[in-house]
Amino acid sequence: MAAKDQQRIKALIERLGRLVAAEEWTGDLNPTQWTALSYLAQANRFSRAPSQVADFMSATRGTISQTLKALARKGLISEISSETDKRSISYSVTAAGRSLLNRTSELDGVIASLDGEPASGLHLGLETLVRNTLRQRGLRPFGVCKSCAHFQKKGGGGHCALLGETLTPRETDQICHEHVEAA
Amino acid sequence: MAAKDQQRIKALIERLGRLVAAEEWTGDLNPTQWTALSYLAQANRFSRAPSQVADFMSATRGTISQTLKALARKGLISEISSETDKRSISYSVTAAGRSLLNRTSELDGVIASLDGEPASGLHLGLETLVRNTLRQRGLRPFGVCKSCAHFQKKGGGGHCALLGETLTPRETDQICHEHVEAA
DNA sequence: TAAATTAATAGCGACTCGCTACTATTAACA
DNA sequence: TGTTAATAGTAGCGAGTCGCTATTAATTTA
Repeated sequence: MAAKDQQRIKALIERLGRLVAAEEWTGDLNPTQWTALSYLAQANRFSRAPSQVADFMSATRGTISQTLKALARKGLISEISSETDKRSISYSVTAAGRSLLNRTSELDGVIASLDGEPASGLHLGLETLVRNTLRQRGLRPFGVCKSCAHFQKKGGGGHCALLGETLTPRETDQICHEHVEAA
Repeated sequence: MAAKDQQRIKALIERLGRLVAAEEWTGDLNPTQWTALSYLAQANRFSRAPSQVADFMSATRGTISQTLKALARKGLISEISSETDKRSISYSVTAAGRSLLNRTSELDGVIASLDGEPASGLHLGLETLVRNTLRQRGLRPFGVCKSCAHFQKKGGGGHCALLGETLTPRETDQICHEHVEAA
């Protein structure tokens, strides 16, 4: 690819990121809090601890610790401490949190208005870019159970061969921190 | 487009934004300072005032005021006050600032490794998304002189019909806050 | 000339970020 | 088994962003 196109793509990514962030600042939550809340709503029951949120967001444990406490203070998530490991805790999104996430943003409208070709090209390009960046940095992919190498289909739901747990149909579409891309 | 694809694209944009930000935090500058420095290096002499940086970045004047003072403190940009309007000032990137911008990032490598189709699709998709978002919010496009409705080619360089100024060849490729997309 | 507008900035409270330090708790191994 | 070592979560520091509300100074507009 031409060096000029590379720079242009990078500039567009930066610009779009800033437009998204600017939109996210207008409301009760800041961009970090939005991302954390949205992640928790999509993550499965094995992936909702502060460390896993931090991993997903490429943020530090310290920052996420504070972020989650702020969300809990606002009543959008609630804290549950683990039975098996007394060090670890897990969060789940409350009804108030879910209703906040249902609000559509301006960006949704703009994405929806993309027709066929720009949309599919964008999808493929972003997918590739994110996957390659994660690989290069040695970060976990955080994909959904359905597409994981440890996933075994079982009726409507499934079974995780790594954790030895049965998954409900809904859970097969949730994000897992242990995800390994199926071949 | 399917609602599911929309959500996926939005999630990818958020994720990529966070990966970029995480990379930008590792160094002497923070993400806001990087973007401001990079903008100043590309903007023409009519577009390097704090207000214009703030407009480009969808940030407030207050934040940008502090950001630019921080960059100046670090010796990466220098302040020049205007002759014509005593309220306004302009910044230009120093040699130290330029050399900092020449460093290639990890993201550059990943973008460069994209082959034909994902790259061109990504380019088109991002371009469309950014343009539509700017239009919807009523923000200025901040394009380069060359592609502006006020631009008149003149030898190697050009002339701006709006500001009545002659442009050197280099300047025709710089970003202008007055840019209006040519028909 | 008075009133509105614009450019830049200061300061407040909430917050993120990288960092180091610290407390529990759990795992590893010699 | 007992002593490291690793892990999970958190607190607190300093720098800085963000939205906000003034404030000052200069420039237009009526």
